[in-house]
Amino acid sequence: MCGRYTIAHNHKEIMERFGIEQMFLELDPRYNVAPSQMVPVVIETKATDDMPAVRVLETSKWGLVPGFVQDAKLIKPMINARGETLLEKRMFKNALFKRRCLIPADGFFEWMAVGKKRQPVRFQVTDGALFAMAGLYEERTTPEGELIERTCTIITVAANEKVSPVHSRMPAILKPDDEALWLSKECGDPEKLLSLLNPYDNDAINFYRVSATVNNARSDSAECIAPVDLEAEAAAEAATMAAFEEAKAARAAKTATRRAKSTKVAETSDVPEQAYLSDELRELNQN
DNA sequence: CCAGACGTTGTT
DNA sequence: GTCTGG
DNA sequence: CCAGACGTTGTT
DNA sequence: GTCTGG
Repeated sequence: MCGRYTIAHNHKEIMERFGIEQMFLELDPRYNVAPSQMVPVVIETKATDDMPAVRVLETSKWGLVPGFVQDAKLIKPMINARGETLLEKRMFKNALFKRRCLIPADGFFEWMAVGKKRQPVRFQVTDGALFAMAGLYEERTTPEGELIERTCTIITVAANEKVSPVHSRMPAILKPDDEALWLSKECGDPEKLLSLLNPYDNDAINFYRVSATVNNARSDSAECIAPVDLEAEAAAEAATMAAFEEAKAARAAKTATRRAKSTKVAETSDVPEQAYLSDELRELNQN
């Protein structure tokens, strides 16, 4: 699935990569985008007689809430939508035809089960390049038509061979050449659209372990994308083991001393020392 | 017809 | 255990 | 996705 | 709003 991602490239890079003419948003680098947060999405305007279709960058809350829902609190926002079943699901069917978007990213996180723990891993496409995740969006409006909130969801597909050892699903990353068709307001052929949603090319994906910093959705620093320092980790592990062995040896030494003492006591007394709870008991026993 | 859901992921 | 917030 | 809360009353 | 289940 896709439950966290990164979009740390700057304005200029994003605009150039996705062919955006004008942008009115302030974009700070994001190293840990979490559900419910505002994210940039690429939408294409509908062409009119006067104006050709243009791509615009808008903001959208991650977690799709259908247009028919009055109170967003009554429903669980959908952060993902299965690509395979978009046409069957009433929640997404309409959006598939009318409200497709690109969700720009430069990495996504998955958590790998390692024993009882879950280790975060960051995946990249072509060594950290910008890519587009296929998304759908909804716009809830007042009865007067005023926009209340725009929400979006990231489409998922089966994981490719690079991702599947970590997780069974991955975001639907569009081939750059397919982005235009996905955005097009003209294309209404569902088969054609669904055919664009595939596990990405294995060779283009690479990944590396990151620290647990990313676990907390409040973290949003470059530390979230820093590779785990394996040498430092090994050193820390070694230090821990050394301390453990040291403590173990110290404990063994103490136990040995104690044993020697109680052996001495046993030699000078018929009754084990442990049996006496108080001086009174000791006296009673002797009488 | 009306009522009630509308969804994904991971885990058991 | 399950829900909410980020 | 993970982390962290999970609640009420009355008072400030 | 629209579909599914009863």
